[in-house]
Amino acid sequence: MSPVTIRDVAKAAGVGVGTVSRVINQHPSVRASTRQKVEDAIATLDYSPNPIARQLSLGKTLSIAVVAPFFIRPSSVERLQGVETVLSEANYDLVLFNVETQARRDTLFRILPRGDSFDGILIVTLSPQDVEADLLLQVQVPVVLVDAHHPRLNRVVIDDVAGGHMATQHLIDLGHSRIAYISDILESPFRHEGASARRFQGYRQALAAASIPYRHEYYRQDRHGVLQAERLAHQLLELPAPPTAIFTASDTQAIGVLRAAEQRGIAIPKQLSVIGFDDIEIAEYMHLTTIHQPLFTSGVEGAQRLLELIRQPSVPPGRIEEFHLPLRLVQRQTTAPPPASAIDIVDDGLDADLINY
Amino acid sequence: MSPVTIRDVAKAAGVGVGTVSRVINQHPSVRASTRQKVEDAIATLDYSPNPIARQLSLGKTLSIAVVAPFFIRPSSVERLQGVETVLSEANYDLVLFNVETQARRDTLFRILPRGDSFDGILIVTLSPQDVEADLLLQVQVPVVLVDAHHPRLNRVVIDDVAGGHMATQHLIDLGHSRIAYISDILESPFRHEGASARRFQGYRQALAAASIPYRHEYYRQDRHGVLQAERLAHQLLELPAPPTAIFTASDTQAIGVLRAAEQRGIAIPKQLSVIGFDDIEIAEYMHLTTIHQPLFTSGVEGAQRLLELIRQPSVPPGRIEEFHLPLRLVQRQTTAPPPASAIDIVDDGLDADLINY
DNA sequence: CTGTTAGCGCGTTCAC
DNA sequence: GTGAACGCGCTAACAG
Repeated sequence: MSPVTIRDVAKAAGVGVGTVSRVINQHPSVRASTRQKVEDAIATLDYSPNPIARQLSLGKTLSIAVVAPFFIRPSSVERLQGVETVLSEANYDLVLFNVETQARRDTLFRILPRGDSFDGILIVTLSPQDVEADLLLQVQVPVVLVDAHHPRLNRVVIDDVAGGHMATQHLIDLGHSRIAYISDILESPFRHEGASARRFQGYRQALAAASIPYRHEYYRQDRHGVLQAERLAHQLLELPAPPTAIFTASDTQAIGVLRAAEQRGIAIPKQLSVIGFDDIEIAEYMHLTTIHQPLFTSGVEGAQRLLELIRQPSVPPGRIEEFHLPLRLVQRQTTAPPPASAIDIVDDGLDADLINY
Repeated sequence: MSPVTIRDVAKAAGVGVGTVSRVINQHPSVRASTRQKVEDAIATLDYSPNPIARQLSLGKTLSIAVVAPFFIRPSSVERLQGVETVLSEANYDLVLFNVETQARRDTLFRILPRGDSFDGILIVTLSPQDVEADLLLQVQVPVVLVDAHHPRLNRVVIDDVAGGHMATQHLIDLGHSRIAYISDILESPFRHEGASARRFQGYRQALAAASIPYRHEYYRQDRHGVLQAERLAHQLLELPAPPTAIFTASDTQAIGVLRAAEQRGIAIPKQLSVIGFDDIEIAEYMHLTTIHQPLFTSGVEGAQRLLELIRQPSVPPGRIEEFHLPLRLVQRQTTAPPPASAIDIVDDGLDADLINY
């Protein structure tokens, strides 16, 4: 049993509750001798303050909500790790809110701003819509977006367009011209308003810059996941003029492509190059070439910014900041020059089904 | 701003706070007409109850703590997924406590039982010591262990001995006799008091049953992790009579072995068989043969049991339950019969450095 | 059925 | 320097 309250301690120490409170909160104005008495009482009674009551009184909760599609995006977990490091060190509780469906996403955006349950909210890989952002802004709760966007919310992001460009350029540099792109749904059922869409832009820009026409048939999308990407890869590989390289919007999807290739007996990277995005831990084990983004760091930065926001209650306008993280190509073993046999076919295939950028 | 309280609603609806509270909590005894008035007021004021205040009043927190070595054990994350599913559906907040060091582990076990911050605690892959269990029992907080043990605490577990036996037997059935075992430290710096140790037992039992002498040099341990296992594998592979098969206490460690083999140009499974344990998601992508345990399900079961415990305040003695989950071998592409060349060497190597079981 | 009041445990004025 | 009283927002028990 632990229903020993501050009052019990006060009684035991022969002082008032106010004094006990001061001792607990390191308040200077307490005589050393009485402080000692109180501390003794605390020790013998094995007292510890009730956090809930403290919260109610203080109006703070010392806990922050972290919202993300954790289990369908391995990258979220790596970001979470960064968040956890910062939060636990700052003695904040981390309350996890996982999102897997559209419904859940909407519910959370409606519920989270309510009540004063959290001192701050960290939203990962989920971009709020205007009305949702309004709600957040309205209740004045500190919010930071990680890998997500909204013009009126602070955020930690990367340059997705540049990333898409970088990946595609790598393939072009290797000699590829039949380059496909697989991504999750751009119209974003998750209203992510997508990183994938911006990477797609980078992809098209790189293609255009190299005078490689954009082929609509080389672009495929589906819900995010290994299996979905695997299916899309099969479609791509069955094309009359299949791509010699595939760029995917995430490493998870790249794994799907790798699986499809394996099932078809297509050698990687000899016959097909694959490049992913994110550089999640597993990418290394699978020797996947990919675009590295600082996942752990994004969590750290996001959490730190949130803590800053919480500590300095800036005036309502509060300057919105967009913090950019660097990207870099990590070349491993899934990309190589296209097979000689494929290069010949290039010109043939180009005429049909071709859309200029 | 959202400092609209229950009192504001009462005033606006022209009723007392008690009535508003009843409406909120679905209490039956409220006339439909007044209920309507209150609901209107709630809607126009956009009111929502302050959870903290509610908690203080109720003496409940509607949140449960989940403690685990999340980021060093991918299996924890998969278990977490099951936990999250149950908890979010039951409307409980999930507060995450990550453990990476011995110090953090000890702190958590000391802090967590304090205060009435959580309605329940779920401890994953971390076994409390007797004094720690005492504390937990003393404060009467509902606790469930998942993949962890303590005689006086409810738990969801697997039969690790059987699992170790199963893995080893598979190797024996394939014709191996030079079978090594890699695990994390059995004396457990994390005081896990080990699944790894029990799997080790199963390993030795299977060996003994097949009349294969136990060779101490074939057993290696180090902190849990890919890199550590990779180093251990190198040691094993440099032995005069290297093993033809390696059983690891976790898939994470198996990956380390795979990497070591790759670095040495050893073909898997032709020249070396590898079998892991857990069947984490990545195991499938890497074609790893392993012992499958229901990770997601363990989280679901653990969370459900915890919720039961919370709902039915059983008398202090409360029957302790141990819930067992099934195991099964998942054969993929990292195990095969030993190479013919190795079979000859077997008898030679056996004489030296040999310890009978 | 419904308004009123007494806590829940703690932080924080205020006077002393 | 320290004790007493009030308030945080809500629920529950008690009158009416």
